[in-house]
Order: sequence, then structure tokens, then C-alpha cells
Amino acid sequence: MNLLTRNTDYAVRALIHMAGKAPERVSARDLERDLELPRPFMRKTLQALQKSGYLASAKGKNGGFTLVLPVEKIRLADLIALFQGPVSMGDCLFRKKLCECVKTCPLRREIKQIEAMALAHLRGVTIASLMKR
Amino acid sequence: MNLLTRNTDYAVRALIHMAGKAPERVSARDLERDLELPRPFMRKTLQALQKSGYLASAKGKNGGFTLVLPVEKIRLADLIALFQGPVSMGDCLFRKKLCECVKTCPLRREIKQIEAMALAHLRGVTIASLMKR
DNA sequence: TTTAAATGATACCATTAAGGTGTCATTTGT
DNA sequence: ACAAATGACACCTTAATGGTATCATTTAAA
Ligand code: FES
Ligand code: FES
Repeated sequence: MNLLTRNTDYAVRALIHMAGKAPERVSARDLERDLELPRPFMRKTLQALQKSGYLASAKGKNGGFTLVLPVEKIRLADLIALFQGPVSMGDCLFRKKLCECVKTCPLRREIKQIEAMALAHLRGVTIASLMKR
Repeated sequence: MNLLTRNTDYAVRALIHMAGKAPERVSARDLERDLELPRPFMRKTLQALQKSGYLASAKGKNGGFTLVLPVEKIRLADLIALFQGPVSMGDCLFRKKLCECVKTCPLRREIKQIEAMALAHLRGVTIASLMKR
């Protein structure tokens, strides 16, 4: 089924770790050392988080990233949307040129219902809630 | 998110169509004509359904497939399992060599919960229920 | 009895997405 | 000056998905 990609997973781990260290700055190198995640990949992930306003970045020596949003405001649903596209997709189950059956498609309704349930649940999960374990 | 693959989608459409035609035999060629699905791909799908006991096959001229199970017994959850692997996976979110964090993984619990909800829902969806529309 | 139409089995191919690496420019504290 | 960091991209590799093709075998019907 695979609801998550590594991108999202890494982002969550990084954010949790950074929340623990805050307000200290954390660099990609730090994360590689502490969480054993591949650094170059992390960098892409962190940059994405920065562009989306989750993180602030500081260049130069002793640079790195810091959390901007409070952990209660960072929703798993949004991270998934960021790294994997919207949880619930458009009209057709198979995006692109929506297939003819769109009106009669028997599966559409059911799948959309499940997506909605999942989305509701995912919106309730935040970095904060994940840290309470 | 993509809960379905084409395999599963095609299977559902084929099964619904065959239920309508039953007890007539339906060939891959028929499905290509009536549902506009790619024939060679359908054949693979139909063979899989046959091997799993959903369909009976008849070789030779005028051959084809017929439904074996009653439509109320054909669950979407099982079709997904057949074509896409089990809905809910093993211990680790990323199968293969389960990652170290298995004990501490904060996401595991949440995701498994969602999978369970989805699975419950999918078990309630049958070919019969899909036809009532 | 020949032939056409069907499945069984399997191998192959093409496209895409995921996961990951590498490079170069720029910034900045020491 | 220099090392350490991000910004911005361009790659690369692998696996899964979606789809095609081939050959053998079976069977109804002309
Ligand atoms: S698959 Fe496109 S709407 Fe049914
Ligand atoms: S990702 Fe493997 S269990 Fe958390």
C-alpha cells in the first residue's frame, strides 16, 4: 500500500530531531551523523521544507536549519502533500487525461471515501503528536 | 496516493461485466471490444483471476471465462491483495530489511491505523455492492 | 481434417517514479 | 584566505507499472 515515501519519512524524523534540539541550528551534516540518513538526499528534503516555510535556513559556516512553525502546526497530511502530491486526487483515479468512465466508474466513490477517511486522520497527526511517545 | 493499480481496476470492470453476461462465457476479445481494455494485458489479468479461483476458463474456440464465485463473495480487498500485494504490510513501513527504528518509529503506529481503517472498508466492498449503482 | 479462435505460460519491452548522488556557485563565521 | 554551510540543479540507478509478443496447446466448427 505504501502511504509514505522516504522523503516524507525522513522529513518527519528530521523535524522531530530538530524540535528536540531547538532553538539550536541543525545542519544536514548533523542529521547524517545523528539519524544516519543520506546527506545529499536530506539536503534536498530540507530545502523543500525551507521553501515551504517549515524551516529557516542560514548559509555559511555554522549554518543550518531551524524550525519556524510550532510543532503542533506541522501536520503529517501537509508533509505528505508536499512530498507526494495531494492525498486525495482529482476526479479520475488515474490522473492524466481522465478516462471516459468517470461518470460510471464504480470504484471512484469508494476510493474517494477511503481517501477522505485517511486524510481526516492524517490531519490530526502532527509533529507534536508524534513526539508524545 | 493511488490505492489502486490498473490491474485491479481492469479486474473489477471485467468482473462486473462478466457478472452482467453470466452465465455466458466471455473472452478477452469480448472485453477488448466491450470495455476497450488492452487485450494482451487483460489476458494476464484474467489468467491471474482464474488461478486464484475467481474464474473458470475454457480453452479452444468459443472459449473464455466464466465467474465461479458469487459476486457477493468477491471483495475488493482481496483483489487488491492479489494484484498489488497485501494491503497492510509487515512490521516496517519500508519492507525489505526492516529498519532499525522499528521500535521507536513514530510513524508506524499511525500508518498502521490508517491501513487498518482502509482494509476494513475495502473488505466491505464487493463486486455485488459495486454493481448496485 | 483442417482451420480459426481461444487460453496457458512466459519472456520481453517501455515508461515512470523513487531514491540517491554530484557539482558549482554563493554565503559567512573564524 | 578558508572551510563549512546552503541554493540550485543536473544526473544517475533501480524497481514497479503498464503493456506487448510469442509459442504451445486445446477445441469447436466449417
Ligand atoms: S478510473 Fe478514471 S474515473 Fe474510474
Ligand atoms: S520506517 Fe521502518 S519501522 Fe519506521
